[in-house]
Amino acid sequence: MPEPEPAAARLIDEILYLMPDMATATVRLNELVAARLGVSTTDLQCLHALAKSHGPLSAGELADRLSRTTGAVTRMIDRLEAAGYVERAADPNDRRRALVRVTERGETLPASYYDGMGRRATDLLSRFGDRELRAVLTFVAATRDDATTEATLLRDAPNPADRDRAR
Amino acid sequence: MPEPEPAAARLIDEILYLMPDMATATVRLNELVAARLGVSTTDLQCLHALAKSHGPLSAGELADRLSRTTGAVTRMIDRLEAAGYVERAADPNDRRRALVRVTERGETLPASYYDGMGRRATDLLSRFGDRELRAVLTFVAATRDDATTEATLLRDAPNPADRDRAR
DNA sequence: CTCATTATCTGAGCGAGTAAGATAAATCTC
DNA sequence: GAGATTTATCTTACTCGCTCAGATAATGAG
Repeated sequence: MPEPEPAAARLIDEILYLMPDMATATVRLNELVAARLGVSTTDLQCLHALAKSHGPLSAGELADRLSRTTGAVTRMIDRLEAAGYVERAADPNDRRRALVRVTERGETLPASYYDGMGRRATDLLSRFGDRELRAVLTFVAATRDDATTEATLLRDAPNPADRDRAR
Repeated sequence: MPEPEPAAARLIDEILYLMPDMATATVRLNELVAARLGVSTTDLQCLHALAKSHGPLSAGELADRLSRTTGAVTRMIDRLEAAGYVERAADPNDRRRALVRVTERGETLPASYYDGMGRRATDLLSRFGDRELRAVLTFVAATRDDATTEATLLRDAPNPADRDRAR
Protein backbone atom coordinates (compact mmCIF):
# COMPACT_ATOMS: atom_id res chain seq x y z
CA MET A 1 0.00 0.00 0.00
CA PRO A 2 1.46 3.41 -0.97
CA GLU A 3 2.07 5.57 2.06
CA PRO A 4 -0.12 8.68 1.66
CA GLU A 5 1.24 12.22 1.85
CA PRO A 6 0.96 13.80 5.29
CA ALA A 7 -1.73 16.22 4.06
CA ALA A 8 -3.61 13.34 2.45
CA ALA A 9 -3.32 11.31 5.64
CA ARG A 10 -4.91 14.15 7.56
CA LEU A 11 -7.79 14.34 5.09
CA ILE A 12 -8.30 10.60 5.32
CA ASP A 13 -8.41 10.76 9.09
CA GLU A 14 -11.00 13.51 8.94
CA ILE A 15 -13.17 11.47 6.59
CA LEU A 16 -12.90 8.40 8.82
CA TYR A 17 -13.77 10.55 11.81
CA LEU A 18 -16.89 11.91 10.12
CA MET A 19 -18.26 8.60 8.90
CA PRO A 20 -19.75 7.44 12.22
CA ASP A 21 -21.20 10.90 12.73
CA MET A 22 -22.88 10.75 9.37
CA ALA A 23 -24.23 7.30 10.22
CA THR A 24 -25.56 8.51 13.57
CA ALA A 25 -27.24 11.54 12.02
CA THR A 26 -28.80 9.33 9.38
CA VAL A 27 -30.15 6.91 11.96
CA ARG A 28 -31.68 9.73 13.95
CA LEU A 29 -33.27 11.33 10.90
CA ASN A 30 -34.79 7.98 10.03
CA GLU A 31 -36.29 7.64 13.50
CA LEU A 32 -37.86 11.07 13.23
CA VAL A 33 -39.25 10.54 9.74
CA ALA A 34 -40.76 7.24 10.87
CA ALA A 35 -42.36 9.01 13.84
CA ARG A 36 -43.77 11.62 11.46
CA LEU A 37 -45.34 8.92 9.34
CA GLY A 38 -46.72 7.29 12.48
CA VAL A 39 -44.85 4.02 11.90
CA SER A 40 -41.81 2.23 13.34
CA THR A 41 -38.32 2.47 11.88
CA THR A 42 -38.63 -1.06 10.56
CA ASP A 43 -41.87 -0.09 8.85
CA LEU A 44 -40.03 2.79 7.18
CA GLN A 45 -37.26 0.47 6.00
CA CYS A 46 -40.01 -1.66 4.50
CA LEU A 47 -41.38 1.31 2.57
CA HIS A 48 -37.87 2.10 1.33
CA ALA A 49 -37.42 -1.48 0.18
CA LEU A 50 -40.76 -1.49 -1.61
CA ALA A 51 -40.09 1.87 -3.25
CA LYS A 52 -36.88 0.51 -4.77
CA SER A 53 -38.21 -2.91 -5.71
CA HIS A 54 -40.21 -2.07 -8.86
CA GLY A 55 -43.17 -4.27 -8.15
CA PRO A 56 -44.61 -5.97 -5.09
CA LEU A 57 -42.62 -8.11 -2.67
CA SER A 58 -43.91 -11.12 -0.77
CA ALA A 59 -44.02 -11.16 3.01
CA GLY A 60 -41.19 -13.69 3.07
CA GLU A 61 -38.97 -11.58 0.83
CA LEU A 62 -39.53 -8.62 3.11
CA ALA A 63 -38.66 -10.68 6.17
CA ASP A 64 -35.43 -11.65 4.47
CA ARG A 65 -34.46 -8.13 3.35
CA LEU A 66 -35.32 -6.54 6.69
CA SER A 67 -33.83 -9.37 8.76
CA ARG A 68 -37.03 -9.86 10.71
CA THR A 69 -39.04 -12.99 11.47
CA THR A 70 -42.13 -13.76 9.44
CA GLY A 71 -44.24 -13.12 12.51
CA ALA A 72 -42.86 -9.63 12.85
CA VAL A 73 -43.43 -9.00 9.15
CA THR A 74 -47.05 -10.13 9.29
CA ARG A 75 -47.81 -7.51 11.90
CA MET A 76 -45.67 -4.90 10.17
CA ILE A 77 -47.79 -5.34 7.04
CA ASP A 78 -50.92 -5.09 9.20
CA ARG A 79 -49.74 -1.73 10.54
CA LEU A 80 -48.68 -0.35 7.17
CA GLU A 81 -51.93 -1.53 5.59
CA ALA A 82 -54.00 0.07 8.34
CA ALA A 83 -52.10 3.33 7.78
CA GLY A 84 -52.76 3.15 4.04
CA TYR A 85 -49.10 2.85 3.02
CA VAL A 86 -49.28 -0.63 1.47
CA GLU A 87 -51.84 -3.06 0.08
CA ARG A 88 -51.86 -6.79 0.57
CA ALA A 89 -52.96 -9.12 -2.23
CA ALA A 90 -52.75 -12.86 -2.63
CA ASP A 91 -50.39 -14.15 -5.30
CA PRO A 92 -52.67 -15.67 -7.96
CA ASN A 93 -50.04 -18.33 -8.72
CA ASP A 94 -49.48 -19.32 -5.10
CA ARG A 95 -52.26 -18.44 -2.75
CA ARG A 96 -50.13 -18.98 0.31
CA ARG A 97 -48.06 -15.93 -0.55
CA ALA A 98 -49.04 -12.42 0.46
CA LEU A 99 -47.85 -9.89 -2.09
CA VAL A 100 -47.26 -6.44 -0.66
CA ARG A 101 -47.53 -3.42 -2.93
CA VAL A 102 -46.74 0.11 -1.83
CA THR A 103 -49.53 2.64 -2.37
CA GLU A 104 -49.13 6.05 -3.97
CA ARG A 105 -49.21 7.55 -0.50
CA GLY A 106 -46.70 5.04 0.84
CA GLU A 107 -44.29 5.89 -1.95
CA THR A 108 -44.70 9.65 -2.05
CA LEU A 109 -45.05 10.65 1.57
CA PRO A 110 -41.79 9.14 2.93
CA ALA A 111 -39.84 10.41 -0.08
CA SER A 112 -41.10 13.94 0.54
CA TYR A 113 -39.09 14.09 3.75
CA TYR A 114 -35.86 13.51 1.84
CA ASP A 115 -36.55 15.97 -0.99
CA GLY A 116 -34.75 18.81 0.75
CA MET A 117 -31.63 16.77 1.36
CA GLY A 118 -31.68 15.47 -2.21
CA ARG A 119 -31.91 18.97 -3.59
CA ARG A 120 -29.11 20.28 -1.41
CA ALA A 121 -26.90 17.30 -2.24
CA THR A 122 -27.53 17.94 -5.93
CA ASP A 123 -26.61 21.60 -5.50
CA LEU A 124 -23.36 20.67 -3.83
CA LEU A 125 -22.43 17.95 -6.29
CA SER A 126 -23.21 20.21 -9.25
CA ARG A 127 -20.18 22.26 -8.33
CA PHE A 128 -17.93 19.19 -8.48
CA GLY A 129 -15.90 18.22 -11.54
CA ASP A 130 -15.89 14.83 -13.14
CA ARG A 131 -12.95 13.48 -11.11
CA GLU A 132 -14.51 14.65 -7.84
CA LEU A 133 -17.87 13.12 -8.70
CA ARG A 134 -16.25 9.81 -9.56
CA ALA A 135 -14.36 9.86 -6.28
CA VAL A 136 -17.54 10.45 -4.28
CA LEU A 137 -19.40 7.78 -6.21
CA THR A 138 -16.59 5.29 -5.72
CA PHE A 139 -16.41 6.02 -2.03
CA VAL A 140 -20.15 5.79 -1.44
CA ALA A 141 -20.44 2.56 -3.42
CA ALA A 142 -17.44 1.03 -1.62
CA THR A 143 -18.84 1.99 1.77
CA ARG A 144 -22.21 0.47 0.98
CA ASP A 145 -20.66 -2.72 -0.36
CA ASP A 146 -18.31 -3.04 2.57
CA ALA A 147 -21.03 -2.51 5.14
CA THR A 148 -23.19 -5.05 3.36
CA THR A 149 -20.39 -7.59 3.23
CA GLU A 150 -19.47 -7.05 6.85
CA ALA A 151 -23.12 -7.39 7.88
CA THR A 152 -23.45 -10.66 5.98
CA LEU A 153 -20.34 -12.02 7.68
CA LEU A 154 -21.67 -11.06 11.09
CA ARG A 155 -25.05 -12.51 10.33
CA ASP A 156 -23.77 -15.85 9.15
CA ALA A 157 -20.91 -16.38 11.58
CA PRO A 158 -21.94 -17.92 14.89
CA ASN A 159 -22.53 -15.33 17.59
CA PRO A 160 -20.38 -15.83 20.70
CA ALA A 161 -22.77 -13.63 22.75
CA ASP A 162 -25.50 -16.25 22.31
CA ARG A 163 -23.51 -18.69 24.39
CA ASP A 164 -24.40 -16.73 27.55
CA ARG A 165 -28.11 -17.18 27.12
CA ALA A 166 -28.00 -20.68 25.65
CA ARG A 167 -30.19 -23.23 27.42
CA MET B 1 -27.39 27.01 -10.13
CA PRO B 2 -25.12 25.91 -13.01
CA GLU B 3 -26.71 23.19 -15.11
CA PRO B 4 -24.43 20.13 -14.84
CA GLU B 5 -23.06 18.32 -17.87
CA PRO B 6 -25.10 15.28 -18.90
CA ALA B 7 -22.33 12.91 -17.76
CA ALA B 8 -22.08 14.74 -14.45
CA ALA B 9 -25.85 14.59 -14.04
CA ARG B 10 -25.71 10.84 -14.46
CA LEU B 11 -22.99 10.55 -11.83
CA ILE B 12 -24.99 12.70 -9.44
CA ASP B 13 -28.05 10.54 -9.94
CA GLU B 14 -26.03 7.44 -9.19
CA ILE B 15 -24.69 8.96 -5.99
CA LEU B 16 -28.17 10.00 -4.89
CA TYR B 17 -29.43 6.51 -5.67
CA LEU B 18 -26.72 4.90 -3.56
CA MET B 19 -27.11 7.11 -0.51
CA PRO B 20 -30.20 5.38 0.92
CA ASP B 21 -28.60 2.00 0.25
CA MET B 22 -25.52 3.04 2.18
CA ALA B 23 -27.72 4.26 5.01
CA THR B 24 -29.67 1.01 5.08
CA ALA B 25 -26.51 -1.11 5.09
CA THR B 26 -25.10 1.01 7.89
CA VAL B 27 -28.23 0.64 9.99
CA ARG B 28 -28.19 -3.11 9.53
CA LEU B 29 -24.52 -3.41 10.40
CA ASN B 30 -25.16 -1.40 13.56
CA GLU B 31 -27.97 -3.76 14.57
CA LEU B 32 -25.72 -6.77 14.12
CA VAL B 33 -22.77 -5.28 15.99
CA ALA B 34 -25.08 -4.36 18.87
CA ALA B 35 -26.40 -7.93 18.91
CA ARG B 36 -22.81 -9.20 19.01
CA LEU B 37 -22.09 -7.03 22.01
CA GLY B 38 -25.28 -8.25 23.66
CA VAL B 39 -26.79 -4.76 23.86
CA SER B 40 -29.47 -2.75 22.08
CA THR B 41 -28.79 -0.39 19.19
CA THR B 42 -29.36 2.58 21.47
CA ASP B 43 -26.81 1.17 23.90
CA LEU B 44 -24.31 0.99 21.04
CA GLN B 45 -25.02 4.60 20.08
CA CYS B 46 -24.29 5.46 23.68
CA LEU B 47 -20.91 3.72 23.50
CA HIS B 48 -20.14 5.62 20.29
CA ALA B 49 -21.04 8.90 21.94
CA LEU B 50 -18.88 8.14 24.98
CA ALA B 51 -15.95 7.04 22.83
CA LYS B 52 -15.97 10.39 21.04
CA SER B 53 -16.61 12.55 24.08
CA HIS B 54 -13.12 12.58 25.67
CA GLY B 55 -14.26 12.23 29.24
CA PRO B 56 -17.42 11.08 30.96
CA LEU B 57 -20.92 12.32 30.13
CA SER B 58 -23.77 12.75 32.56
CA ALA B 59 -26.98 10.78 32.22
CA GLY B 60 -28.82 13.91 31.15
CA GLU B 61 -26.29 14.74 28.44
CA LEU B 62 -26.65 11.22 27.10
CA ALA B 63 -30.44 11.51 27.10
CA ASP B 64 -30.10 14.68 25.07
CA ARG B 65 -27.58 13.32 22.55
CA LEU B 66 -29.44 10.06 22.03
CA SER B 67 -32.88 11.70 22.03
CA ARG B 68 -34.18 9.41 24.74
CA THR B 69 -35.99 10.15 27.97
CA THR B 70 -34.07 10.17 31.23
CA GLY B 71 -35.95 7.06 32.30
CA ALA B 72 -34.76 5.16 29.25
CA VAL B 73 -31.21 6.37 29.86
CA THR B 74 -31.23 5.23 33.48
CA ARG B 75 -31.94 1.66 32.42
CA MET B 76 -29.59 1.90 29.45
CA ILE B 77 -26.76 2.75 31.86
CA ASP B 78 -27.89 -0.12 34.10
CA ARG B 79 -27.57 -2.53 31.17
CA LEU B 80 -24.23 -1.20 29.98
CA GLU B 81 -22.86 -1.21 33.51
CA ALA B 82 -24.01 -4.80 34.09
CA ALA B 83 -22.27 -5.78 30.85
CA GLY B 84 -19.06 -4.05 31.93
CA TYR B 85 -19.04 -1.47 29.14
CA VAL B 86 -19.44 1.64 31.31
CA GLU B 87 -18.99 2.74 34.91
CA ARG B 88 -21.27 5.05 36.84
CA ALA B 89 -19.84 7.54 39.30
CA ALA B 90 -21.34 10.47 41.15
CA ASP B 91 -20.14 13.91 40.14
CA PRO B 92 -18.16 15.21 43.16
CA ASN B 93 -19.29 18.77 42.41
CA ASP B 94 -22.97 17.90 42.02
CA ARG B 95 -24.01 14.70 43.63
CA ARG B 96 -27.32 14.60 41.77
CA ARG B 97 -25.49 13.92 38.53
CA ALA B 98 -24.49 10.45 37.40
CA LEU B 99 -21.28 10.60 35.38
CA VAL B 100 -20.90 7.78 32.91
CA ARG B 101 -17.43 6.73 31.83
CA VAL B 102 -16.75 4.13 29.16
CA THR B 103 -14.51 1.27 30.25
CA GLU B 104 -11.53 -0.05 28.31
CA ARG B 105 -13.71 -2.94 27.19
CA GLY B 106 -16.57 -0.64 26.23
CA GLU B 107 -14.26 1.45 24.09
CA THR B 108 -12.21 -1.28 22.46
CA LEU B 109 -14.71 -4.02 21.79
CA PRO B 110 -17.22 -2.06 19.69
CA ALA B 111 -14.42 -0.36 17.75
CA SER B 112 -12.95 -3.74 16.86
CA TYR B 113 -15.97 -4.50 14.71
CA TYR B 114 -15.28 -1.46 12.54
CA ASP B 115 -11.53 -2.01 12.18
CA GLY B 116 -11.89 -3.94 8.95
CA MET B 117 -14.04 -1.27 7.34
CA GLY B 118 -11.70 1.46 8.52
CA ARG B 119 -8.71 -0.30 7.02
CA ARG B 120 -10.41 -0.92 3.71
CA ALA B 121 -11.65 2.67 3.55
CA THR B 122 -8.11 3.88 4.20
CA ASP B 123 -6.80 1.63 1.45
CA LEU B 124 -9.30 3.05 -1.00
CA LEU B 125 -8.79 6.67 -0.01
CA SER B 126 -5.00 6.30 -0.17
CA ARG B 127 -5.31 5.96 -3.91
CA PHE B 128 -7.17 9.28 -4.17
CA GLY B 129 -5.49 12.58 -4.94
CA ASP B 130 -5.87 15.74 -2.96
CA ARG B 131 -8.83 17.07 -4.95
CA GLU B 132 -10.67 13.78 -4.70
CA LEU B 133 -10.10 13.54 -0.97
CA ARG B 134 -11.36 17.06 -0.45
CA ALA B 135 -14.44 16.26 -2.51
CA VAL B 136 -15.21 13.18 -0.41
CA LEU B 137 -14.61 15.08 2.81
CA THR B 138 -16.83 17.95 1.71
CA PHE B 139 -19.58 15.57 0.70
CA VAL B 140 -19.48 13.52 3.88
CA ALA B 141 -19.42 16.61 6.09
CA ALA B 142 -22.26 18.23 4.14
CA THR B 143 -24.36 15.08 4.37
CA ARG B 144 -23.82 14.81 8.10
CA ASP B 145 -24.63 18.47 8.64
CA ASP B 146 -27.68 18.34 6.46
CA ALA B 147 -29.07 15.25 8.14
CA THR B 148 -28.44 16.83 11.53
CA THR B 149 -30.16 20.06 10.52
CA GLU B 150 -33.11 18.24 9.00
CA ALA B 151 -33.44 16.10 12.13
CA THR B 152 -33.45 19.18 14.35
CA LEU B 153 -36.15 20.77 12.22
CA LEU B 154 -38.28 17.64 12.43
CA ARG B 155 -37.72 17.34 16.13
CA ASP B 156 -38.68 20.90 16.93
CA ALA B 157 -41.54 21.41 14.49
CA PRO B 158 -44.93 20.21 15.71
CA ASN B 159 -45.74 16.72 14.53
CA PRO B 160 -49.00 16.53 12.53
CA ALA B 161 -49.18 12.74 13.08
CA ASP B 162 -49.74 13.37 16.80
CA ARG B 163 -53.10 14.89 15.99
CA ASP B 164 -54.48 11.43 15.16
CA ARG B 165 -53.79 9.99 18.59
CA ALA B 166 -54.60 13.13 20.56
CA ARG B 167 -57.18 12.61 23.29
C1' DC C 1 -54.52 -39.30 -2.32
C1' DT C 2 -51.12 -38.75 1.19
C1' DC C 3 -47.21 -36.71 3.12
C1' DA C 4 -43.63 -33.48 3.49
C1' DT C 5 -42.63 -28.78 2.51
C1' DT C 6 -43.44 -23.96 2.16
C1' DA C 7 -45.64 -19.35 3.30
C1' DT C 8 -48.03 -16.82 6.38
C1' DC C 9 -50.46 -15.96 10.53
C1' DT C 10 -51.38 -16.33 15.70
C1' DG C 11 -50.35 -16.40 20.73
C1' DA C 12 -47.26 -15.96 24.67
C1' DG C 13 -43.69 -13.60 26.59
C1' DC C 14 -39.86 -10.25 26.69
C1' DG C 15 -37.08 -6.12 26.20
C1' DA C 16 -36.81 -1.28 25.52
C1' DG C 17 -39.39 2.81 25.08
C1' DT C 18 -42.51 6.83 26.98
C1' DA C 19 -45.05 9.54 30.50
C1' DA C 20 -45.61 10.94 34.85
C1' DG C 21 -44.31 11.29 39.28
C1' DA C 22 -40.95 10.36 43.36
C1' DT C 23 -36.57 11.37 45.39
C1' DA C 24 -32.73 13.96 46.53
C1' DA C 25 -29.28 17.52 45.78
C1' DA C 26 -28.39 22.25 44.47
C1' DT C 27 -29.74 27.01 44.26
C1' DC C 28 -32.41 31.01 45.05
C1' DT C 29 -34.87 34.35 48.14
C1' DC C 30 -35.55 36.61 52.00
C1' DG D 1 -29.53 29.81 56.94
C1' DA D 2 -34.56 28.05 56.57
C1' DG D 3 -37.83 27.37 53.29
C1' DA D 4 -39.23 27.26 48.45
C1' DT D 5 -37.97 26.29 43.78
C1' DT D 6 -35.40 24.13 40.34
C1' DT D 7 -32.62 20.46 38.49
C1' DA D 8 -30.91 15.58 37.72
C1' DT D 9 -31.83 11.04 38.16
C1' DC D 10 -34.53 7.17 39.23
C1' DT D 11 -39.06 4.50 39.65
C1' DT D 12 -43.58 2.79 38.26
C1' DA D 13 -47.06 1.65 35.04
C1' DC D 14 -47.98 0.92 30.62
C1' DT D 15 -47.23 0.40 25.44
C1' DC D 16 -45.23 -1.36 21.35
C1' DG D 17 -42.56 -4.24 18.38
C1' DC D 18 -39.77 -8.21 18.41
C1' DT D 19 -38.75 -13.41 18.79
C1' DC D 20 -40.03 -18.14 19.47
C1' DA D 21 -43.00 -21.76 18.87
C1' DG D 22 -46.79 -23.60 16.98
C1' DA D 23 -51.24 -23.33 13.95
C1' DT D 24 -53.21 -22.97 9.42
C1' DA D 25 -53.41 -23.54 4.74
C1' DA D 26 -51.67 -24.09 -0.02
C1' DT D 27 -48.28 -26.58 -2.93
C1' DG D 28 -45.88 -30.40 -4.97
C1' DA D 29 -43.78 -35.16 -5.17
C1' DG D 30 -44.61 -39.93 -5.36
